[in-house]
Amino acid sequence: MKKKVSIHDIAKQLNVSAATVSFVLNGKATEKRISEEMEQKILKHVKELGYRPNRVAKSLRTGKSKIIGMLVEGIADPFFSGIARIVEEHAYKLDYKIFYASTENEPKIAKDIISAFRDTQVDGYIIVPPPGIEDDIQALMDDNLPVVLFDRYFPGLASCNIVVDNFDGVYQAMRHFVKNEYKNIGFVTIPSTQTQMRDRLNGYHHAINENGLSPLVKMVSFNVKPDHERYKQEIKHFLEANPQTDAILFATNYLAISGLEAIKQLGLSVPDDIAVIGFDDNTHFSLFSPSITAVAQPVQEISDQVMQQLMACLAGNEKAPAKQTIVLQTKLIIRESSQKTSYLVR
Amino acid sequence: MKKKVSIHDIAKQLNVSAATVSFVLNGKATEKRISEEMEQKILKHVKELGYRPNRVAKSLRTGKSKIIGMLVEGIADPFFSGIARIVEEHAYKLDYKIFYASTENEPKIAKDIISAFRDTQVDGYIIVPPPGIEDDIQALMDDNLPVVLFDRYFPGLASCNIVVDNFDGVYQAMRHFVKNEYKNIGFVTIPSTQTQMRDRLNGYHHAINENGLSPLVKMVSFNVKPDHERYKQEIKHFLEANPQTDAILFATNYLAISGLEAIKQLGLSVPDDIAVIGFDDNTHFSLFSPSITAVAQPVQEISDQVMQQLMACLAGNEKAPAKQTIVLQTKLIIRESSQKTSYLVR
DNA sequence: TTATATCATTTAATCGATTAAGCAATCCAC
DNA sequence: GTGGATTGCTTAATCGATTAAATGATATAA
Repeated sequence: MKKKVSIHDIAKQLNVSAATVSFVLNGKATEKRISEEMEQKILKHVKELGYRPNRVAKSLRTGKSKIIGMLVEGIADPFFSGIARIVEEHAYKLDYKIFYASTENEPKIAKDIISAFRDTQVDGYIIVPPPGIEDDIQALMDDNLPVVLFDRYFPGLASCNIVVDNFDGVYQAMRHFVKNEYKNIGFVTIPSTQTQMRDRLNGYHHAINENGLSPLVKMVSFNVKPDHERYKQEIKHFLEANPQTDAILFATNYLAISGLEAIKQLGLSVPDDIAVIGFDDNTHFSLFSPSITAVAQPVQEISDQVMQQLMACLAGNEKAPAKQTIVLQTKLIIRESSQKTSYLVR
Repeated sequence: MKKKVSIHDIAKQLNVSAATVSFVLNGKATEKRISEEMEQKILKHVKELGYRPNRVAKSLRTGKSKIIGMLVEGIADPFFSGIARIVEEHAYKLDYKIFYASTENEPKIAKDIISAFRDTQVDGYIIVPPPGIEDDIQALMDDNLPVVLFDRYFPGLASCNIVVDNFDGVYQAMRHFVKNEYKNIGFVTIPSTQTQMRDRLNGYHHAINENGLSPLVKMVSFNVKPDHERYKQEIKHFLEANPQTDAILFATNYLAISGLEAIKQLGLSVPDDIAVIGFDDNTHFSLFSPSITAVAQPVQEISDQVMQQLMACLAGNEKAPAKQTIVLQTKLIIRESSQKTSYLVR
């Protein structure tokens, strides 16, 4: 049942050599001085047979696969899947395919997948790195493989990184709170030392100090898997223990969801009892009642840059292109959840 | 800089043949009667060198890749990305990798990607088919390649399909509306003749007829890309043109979002002015005010079945395993948006 | 006329594995 | 001690492409 037409079959049927067919198929007919007549004959026959070259064989020979491996923290996270979609679109236009996988921010999984990508000989890597895989990234770079990190990076590593100004994103959100006269502003985050979380926390502290406020930080406990129920409980306890809290900034989109649920269960009203801002915008946030203010990451721009930088690496493979960290700005989308009802124009 | 250790290098360094190394590495030492001593020597040396076999070469020879191609409508859709995540987890346990891609429900993109998957010699296919690719699916099956469709299927095709009972899902939602004494129940859907949408529409009509109600169907206009703004406008117009509508069922998760926004902009209150149920549950629905009732698809079960069936196909490759359509049940998650406020226990 | 270019295509090596078949050396039975 | 089995490994073909080098034919130049 399985039809396997190889380049040799084509060649045999036309009484030519496989090489000739290969040249024609790779658009090298002119360069290799294949006659117009021969070229047409081959092209026609190839089309008739519906022959498709075996890319595995091609890849074995050329070492190229026209595939880009993309490793994100979780494909189910709207932030990452949103970027994935745009990157995918870019890639197809450039005749590349994207293979995704999720790490769940686990070094072990990430290592395994990077290893699998290498085995598959992907041409480039787009990676949202979990902690502790510096060496693996470095190893890729040592072997001259194009790598672009995004969302976070390793300060010691001379990789190409696309990130947002997390510090400023949080800082702007805090300024907005302050401007609206909130005094006891909490910050809910996870106990991570990765750059993106570290910067967000620093942004918070900076704003707190600048305004002479006292910090109110809740780190949800570390767990292998983000545990929605657990986060909710912990945030509830935090709010009960700190009833003076009149505003709260969630450091990730899933924390915002857990937190909003906690707030709902406590019967607190947003924004009158407590104001809310989330890091990462979300299609749904405008629909909540009240709608949720958010620090929006420039998803389109991140995707564009990721692809652009990767393509640059792919092109100038030998002379290592000036690796750099590109920092994009976030945008505060002000909605109802962050300003006292009395201020709202109804 | 690039180190490329091949099986021949290993062999040469140990003064043995590549074949011997290959046998040992594939666990065929005993079968091929390689001495214990030799085996250990090879294993040790391989470990020391950190040699990793080239899977492209392996794949070329064996025709296997340990990769599964997964084609969904949109990786950014939480329904699909949720399933992707679970399937991925299963796959890793079985030493398979998943390559995702999105079709945007476009036949052309789907054909291209299926073609690319074939070129990559993936071992199996998990596909959410857009319309018009019956022939491509059939072609895969003709070549004895393991294929599992999910979410929707082609009635004429003897493929393995994992779907939910869309008819009953909608029907149960409608019964719930009726029980709560809603009389003018609208149904917002897309003009698709694919099985999943067809069955949902049929479920609606069945319930309408059974209860002697009059149908109120809005098909948003067809567009290449789901256009959130446009959907919203159309739903707004629909509601304005049919002010008697006291309940509405959205046939997809993104329609629900657009619809809820439309309702919000019209200043209607849910559920008192209009009750709402969405097809597909969502992490956020419990957080809306009011919370949104939804027809939840059994995401875990779908993922489990997809993987189980695919593995069955992969195993018993020659004797075509009894292809079948597996129908799973949905579950109505009743929340606030679908019952009049007066009924609620506060 | 001989040497040199140009043309159009083929030969054959190669990528890095797998695996059927082959071949010495040793062992065992009668 | 001769034939057959067993052991332990090697040879070489193969998967399906790419591509440098070779080839043979004709055309042009000196």
